[in-house]
Amino acid sequence: MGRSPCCEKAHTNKGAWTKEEDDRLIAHIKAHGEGCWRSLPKAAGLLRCGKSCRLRWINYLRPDLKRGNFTEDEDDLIIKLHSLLGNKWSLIAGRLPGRTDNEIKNYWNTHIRRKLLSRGVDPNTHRPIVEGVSSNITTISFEKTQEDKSSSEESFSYSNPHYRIPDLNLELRISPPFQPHFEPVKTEIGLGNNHVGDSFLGFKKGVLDYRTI
DNA sequence: AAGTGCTGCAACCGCAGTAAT
DNA sequence: CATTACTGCGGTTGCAGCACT
Repeated sequence: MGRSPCCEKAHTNKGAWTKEEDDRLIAHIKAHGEGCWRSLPKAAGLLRCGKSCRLRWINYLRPDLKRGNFTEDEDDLIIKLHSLLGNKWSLIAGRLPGRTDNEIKNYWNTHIRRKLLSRGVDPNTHRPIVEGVSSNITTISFEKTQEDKSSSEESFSYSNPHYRIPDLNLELRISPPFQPHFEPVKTEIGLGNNHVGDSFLGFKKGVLDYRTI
């Protein structure tokens, strides 16, 4: 059983937003606040679907957006966060005030990806690109292999499919939302033996507190 | 000036997660 | 519990603007 479309597509505009549409959307959200995107277009007198309105507001019209070029610091932070989180653009955006996930995603694909490649770094794995190697690696497995079980130490080889990246040693701990006078019970997601620094990217002691993301 | 290719970015699409019924 | 409705996310596309020939 399929889902019904999010809006009546036959009667909605598509493509670039006009100044008038922007003004209507801004005025409506200023008056009524965000939320209930599905009913917003009708209430605001817009011939757009709710998703489109939400996207336009979040990515372009929000007053707290920081437009303009990314700084070197932001570049570095994005690279570090991407190496930690992967393509979790919304999480990365959460660490960069005034930036949106869409903006960061675009920036990554157009600038940073190229920058890393020019430095000889694979933007997907954040590892140095070695001639004739990247095409051989297709899978990273966290499962213990037979070789792992028989020998804990294994010499490095890109062509060895059982090789496990030695420095990929992430620890993620998720704690419950903040509550006053509440003794948190930490849920740990272990990804191996962990020796995480005291403060990596602001995740203190390797604890990923999602309130700060 | 016209044609072509490239780049950057706004917007769309489809899916997953989750709340509501 | 099953179904429906809605929101949010990530991947992808389309197009305007620019550089180059």
